[in-house]
Amino acid sequence: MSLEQEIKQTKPFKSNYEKTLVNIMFTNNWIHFKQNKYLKKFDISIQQYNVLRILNGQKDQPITINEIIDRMLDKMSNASRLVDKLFAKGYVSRDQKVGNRRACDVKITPKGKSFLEEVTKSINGIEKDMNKLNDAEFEELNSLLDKLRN
Amino acid sequence: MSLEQEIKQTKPFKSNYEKTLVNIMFTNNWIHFKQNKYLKKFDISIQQYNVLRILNGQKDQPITINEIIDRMLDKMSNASRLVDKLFAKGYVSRDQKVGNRRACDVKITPKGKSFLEEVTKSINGIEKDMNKLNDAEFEELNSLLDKLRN
DNA sequence: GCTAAATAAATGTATTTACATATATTACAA
DNA sequence: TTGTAATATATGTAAATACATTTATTTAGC
Repeated sequence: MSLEQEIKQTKPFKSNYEKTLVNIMFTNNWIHFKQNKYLKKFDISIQQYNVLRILNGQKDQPITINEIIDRMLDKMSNASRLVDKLFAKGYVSRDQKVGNRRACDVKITPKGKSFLEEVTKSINGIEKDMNKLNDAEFEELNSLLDKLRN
Repeated sequence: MSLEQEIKQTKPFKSNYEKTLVNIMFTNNWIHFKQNKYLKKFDISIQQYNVLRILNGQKDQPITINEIIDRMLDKMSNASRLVDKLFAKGYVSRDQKVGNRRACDVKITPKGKSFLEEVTKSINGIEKDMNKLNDAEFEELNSLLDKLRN
């Protein structure tokens, strides 16, 4: 189904540029909705899941709150409180950084690691909803998005 | 700058598919941030702006709350309360629908129309941040996104 | 050393989101 | 008709978001 049909738009978009804006927002919501469906049963939000993935990507090296913000997709949300939530669940550790008492070292715990593995296994289910493009097309889509943002 | 650099990701993505997911979310946040910058000075949220655009697209035909939801990019948010906000600002009218007392007719007001014109004029400023693709590339991007969601 | 500026994180808060539930009205079936 | 289901919207709410502000610590200039 075309985007126009999907949002029941009667008149066509003024330009391909304008359609792209709406298309990206709509597709993002489409992904968000699907991801959320999988994450809900693990009682974790998408933001929390993403922070956990960032920490997991650091292997055994701790990173600070500011470094987490740098790596987050959505810079605006509150990394400090997201870490709080993950800490309360036992998925991350948080210690004062040696040499800089303002900063803190955040690290994924073994419990967090195995939790993340489980969640990731489940969330890969959306992959079957997204096998409509082949690898070359995914690559092309990526390079167009990269170019768009420059 | 590549997406990997942008989010300071050290290890490469496992697949182009996985990168696409992150890329769409990141690009959406990038757009959201830019739009928000323009909308803030008009004291209106992106969701409210989008509802106003939907109503404007209906010309002089009123539509119901459910029809607005159908046309919204983000189906989950509360159309009823968004209309409330716009009504309080005098940008829309809301009357009981004749023939169905459950439903209501929502329509953009002249005040809403001229407000929307002003906002749209301003928000088109982001276009200059997004002229990195030519028309054919926007079209290609659109068809890839459409195909992705199928 | 002392003070001002800069930095890192935490906290406050108004608004928005993501639902679940309630209320009102209409449609349908026995 | 008389209850039952369906529909349209409104309301309640816990949590998350989008900031602004505060606190604590470090750095730099004098």
